[in-house]
Amino acid sequence: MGVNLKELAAELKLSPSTVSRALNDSFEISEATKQKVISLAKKLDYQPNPFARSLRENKSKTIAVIIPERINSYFANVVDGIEEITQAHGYHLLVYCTQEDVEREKKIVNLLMNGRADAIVISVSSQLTDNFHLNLLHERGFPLVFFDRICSEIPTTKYITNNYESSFEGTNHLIQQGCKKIAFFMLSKELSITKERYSGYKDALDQAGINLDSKLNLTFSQNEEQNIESIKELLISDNRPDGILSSIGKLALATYQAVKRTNLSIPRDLKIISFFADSTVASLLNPSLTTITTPTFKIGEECGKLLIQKLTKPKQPDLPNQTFVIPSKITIRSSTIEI
Amino acid sequence: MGVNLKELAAELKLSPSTVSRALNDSFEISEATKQKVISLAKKLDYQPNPFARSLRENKSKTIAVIIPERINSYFANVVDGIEEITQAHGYHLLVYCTQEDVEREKKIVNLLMNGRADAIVISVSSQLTDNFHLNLLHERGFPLVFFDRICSEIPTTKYITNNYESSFEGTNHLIQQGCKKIAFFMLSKELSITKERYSGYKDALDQAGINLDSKLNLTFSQNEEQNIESIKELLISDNRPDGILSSIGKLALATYQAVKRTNLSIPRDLKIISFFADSTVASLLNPSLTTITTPTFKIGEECGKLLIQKLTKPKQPDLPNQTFVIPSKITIRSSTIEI
DNA sequence: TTGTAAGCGTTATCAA
DNA sequence: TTGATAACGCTTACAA
Repeated sequence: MGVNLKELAAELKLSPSTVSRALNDSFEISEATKQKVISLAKKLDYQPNPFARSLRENKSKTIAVIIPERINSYFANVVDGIEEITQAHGYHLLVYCTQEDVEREKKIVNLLMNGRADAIVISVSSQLTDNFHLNLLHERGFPLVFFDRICSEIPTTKYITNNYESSFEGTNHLIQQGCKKIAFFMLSKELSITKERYSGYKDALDQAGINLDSKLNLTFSQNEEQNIESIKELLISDNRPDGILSSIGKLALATYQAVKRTNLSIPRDLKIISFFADSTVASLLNPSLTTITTPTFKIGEECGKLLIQKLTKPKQPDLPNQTFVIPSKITIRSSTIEI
Repeated sequence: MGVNLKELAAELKLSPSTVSRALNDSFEISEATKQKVISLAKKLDYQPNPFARSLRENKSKTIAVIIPERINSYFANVVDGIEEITQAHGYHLLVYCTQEDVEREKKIVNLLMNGRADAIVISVSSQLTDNFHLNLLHERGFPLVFFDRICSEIPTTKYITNNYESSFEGTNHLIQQGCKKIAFFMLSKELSITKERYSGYKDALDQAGINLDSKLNLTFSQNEEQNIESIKELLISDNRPDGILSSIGKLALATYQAVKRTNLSIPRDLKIISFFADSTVASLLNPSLTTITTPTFKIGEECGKLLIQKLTKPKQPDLPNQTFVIPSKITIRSSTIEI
């Protein structure tokens, strides 16, 4: 495409190594030649070949991000946060979406074993059961950072929100609003976030002396319509809950759609609180939705900063086995408040 | 990280070139050695170095996607569609988000001049005024595909929806519902989609004999709160519209928020139709929003297919200067229907 | 301060 | 059918 180092050097009647050093601002090169080199490079619009450089230096200046869903403000926001930091440092982002499919996730991770990226940031698929592929990656010394949906057994850095506490508080809020039969909606029992959020829910019920009814703990699929129907079935059953804690945003939307298919009304017959990323949408729903929102952009930024630190400074230690907790915020809206 | 070709060859007591050919299934290699090579490669988990290969072959197996916003179902869906196709062919996606900032867009495009990606798929920033950077790229023979927000002057392949017709029909729908003062909301006058959608709007008014009031044609910024306030000002002014055609989804949400700050009600005092990607959200808004939705995933798939064709088949011609139109669908909901 | 040469891991040409 | 060698474009010892 453009001009390369050799041609640039020929034009300048200098050796490629001198030109390389000049462009990399080496102290061995005189100011005069540096200027000459830089000005011609600019004039000819010289762009170093990234692959030659990567091959030579054994690093790609690229970070891979693996998320379960793209049409999801939560993940989209985190990626925005990561890019905000990494772009400023000249890093590129390979973004992969698994569509919640473990096989796809494994394939992607395997493809990344070859050094195409210098690090991976991942929030795992809801269908994940074993973490062999990620373990292997980590054991080989590959920089790996988790956020949100983590693998707790893998000793590396993780960014999560205070799932337990948020869920505990959210459940408590429902209890305070008079709910006696509180359902818990989740995507998969295996997810780290599910476990933590479930614990918070359970402990809040315990503390209030409410018996946990396992028939009110529902696991959902990737099929939207099917989810809506399941919820509707629950809502018209004898065992109808009067409160719902949804651990995933889209299950709250599914609930709203299910309610529309019944004679019930929120918050009169049913109160609902949900982990939810998009507060504009939450506030415009009818009724507006009480949410638990995580500072996702911040999480992305933190991931980005950590990785830039690790990848750009020489002789960095392994990423610490540490879990950073960035607290969520509960915003009470009409879906849990009796009018 | 893992083993490389030379080591694999040494282990097999073969030359690197033989091993390379065996792995690439060359017809010159005997079945016997092919099997030996492949089995050891699998056993040692050999992964070819992508940079060595890219350097040698002068292609990256990577496609760059540039979008204005990540937290936007429209763009997220298109990227999903692209990935659906390209991933199956072993291509990787570098995804860049400009946050509607032209300078950022230019920087990104310039970074991609060096061959890091084999092609670019882009929907331009709303603030774009000159397309020098994209023109340069195209003139250098770099494969470039536009979708949605295109640069019509650059002779390459574009994927859009039937903006004019959708907008015309949408406006007509408002007129049929009795609207006499119809506003048009946009992000920037420069965008291709704005121009086309505006034309459709204008012609529909003309046809109905309604005078276009330019005070009802509003351009908005990136500042959410400011947008809401502008809309509110309009709504409480003497020149209040009774219908709105919003050319951008988030301006419809801003309108809903603005309405909440007034005594007005949709659809009684104000009817609204909007280009909008997320039909779940549209149906759950209060009142549910009449939308014009584009098959975005399909657009992504088409982009992907075209590029795979171009990049994987030998001796492909330049991408044709052709605009593919994938029609949108109007879904009438409560925001435009008097109860 | 600058130049020479080797090497990163592949693949392709030519020779055996 | 296989092997030796050069080349892709860059950086970095080592020499000058």
